[in-house]
Amino acid sequence: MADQARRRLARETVLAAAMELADREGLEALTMRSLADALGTKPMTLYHHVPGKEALLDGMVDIVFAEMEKPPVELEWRDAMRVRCRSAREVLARHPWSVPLLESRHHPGPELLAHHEAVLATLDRAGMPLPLVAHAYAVLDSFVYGFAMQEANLAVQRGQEDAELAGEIASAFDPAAYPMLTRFAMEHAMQPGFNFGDSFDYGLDLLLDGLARAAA
Amino acid sequence: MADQARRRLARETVLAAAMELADREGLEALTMRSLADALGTKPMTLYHHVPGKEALLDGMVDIVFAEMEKPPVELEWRDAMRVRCRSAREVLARHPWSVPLLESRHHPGPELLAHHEAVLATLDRAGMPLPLVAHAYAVLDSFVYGFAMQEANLAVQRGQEDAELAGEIASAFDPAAYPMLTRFAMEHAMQPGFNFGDSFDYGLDLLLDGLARAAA
DNA sequence: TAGCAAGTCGTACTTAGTACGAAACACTTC
DNA sequence: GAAGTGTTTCGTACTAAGTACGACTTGCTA
Repeated sequence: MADQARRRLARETVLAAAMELADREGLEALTMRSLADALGTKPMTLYHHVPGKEALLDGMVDIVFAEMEKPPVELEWRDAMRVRCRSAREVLARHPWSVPLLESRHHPGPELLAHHEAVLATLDRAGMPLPLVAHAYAVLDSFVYGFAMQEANLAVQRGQEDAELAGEIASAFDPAAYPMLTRFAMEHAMQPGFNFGDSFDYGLDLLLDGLARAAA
Repeated sequence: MADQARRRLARETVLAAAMELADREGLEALTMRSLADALGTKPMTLYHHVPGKEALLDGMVDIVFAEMEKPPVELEWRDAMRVRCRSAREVLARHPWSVPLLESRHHPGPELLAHHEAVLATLDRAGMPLPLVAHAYAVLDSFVYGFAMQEANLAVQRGQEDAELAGEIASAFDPAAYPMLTRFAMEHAMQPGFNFGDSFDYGLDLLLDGLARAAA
């Protein structure tokens, strides 16, 4: 019992350190050795708190789901879903490394299941028939995950040296060969006011509006 | 010149073999050694056709983009985008390993650029102002990528033994703790007619309809 | 036919995940 | 408190994978 609590705490310490490391230096910098270093211990010690690296990643993904706000029960379904989708996007942006992991983990953790449960319950409470619930869920999650994926990409880009980036793009990129791409970049994407993230709310409302119409 | 052509051919052989291997046995089974084996050669030989594993993956991703149908110029923009989005989804489903890679590659290849160029040109031809073009592109691609990501997940699941899967799910999954999830699975997702993929066209039309309204 | 460029590959180094087992430690039970 | 038992730590070492280095082979060109 006491050692249960101690072990749980240690496991959480390990997971927290792993997330911190991945946030700060990227997923490829997260190795059992670097994680041990970050915790001031040796690699093999970690294996007493986590069965292996795969389980470590599973645990990290479950924490990501835990950080996402569930749709608040007191709100009307559209507002509730807007809250949860925005929160999901924000969490995934905070942990960009997690986006590709969401796809490759085959061991759903309790937080992931609880999250799905809450979302399905919200759609059900809205009075949607099950087939529409399925569509709504698939469509909204696809959008959220896909958007997060693109944002994670941009985040990496922005992390590079600007000069390096410009050079790389210019070299890979013959303006004459890609006129529309060039025009789009020059006249819109590289203008001061542009923010890729603005498209999130736009798309989310598009989907919620469409679903609301279908639900009625 | 001749050797140029020969080298290009060899590079393409390597890439083709790599894609075949990844399709058949998954991305984690694709190592420089296994790829060399598949080609009947030795690991270090590959480095004369590809600068390294990163470049190999970059090349594979670019081939994935090459396989996607571009929006046909002769069609009205909605139909054109429907064709390209369906094709993209189909290609990504055929190469599930590529989905997480799309995010992590920072060296856009010519096929990727050409694809983006074609899509932007289609939206531009539809008369959309640039800000709407940006929204349309971001929103549609998020949906397509996110959907592909979820399908890739399902594909892996389906690859496992059914018994194993059922056992895993049942153990991770207390029906009483997740009533709505259980009901959803029993009454809908596990029914004979259910097909996750059906939500793709549903969501795609939702987005295209919304964008059409905005463009008018 | 001599010579050079292109391609092949044996060897070996590095980094990463992790099995094994001994030592250190903590906590119970007598 | 001493003995015993389970937990945690960690040194060592094995394996897999990416890849640098340099020798060898091959086939074309002058």
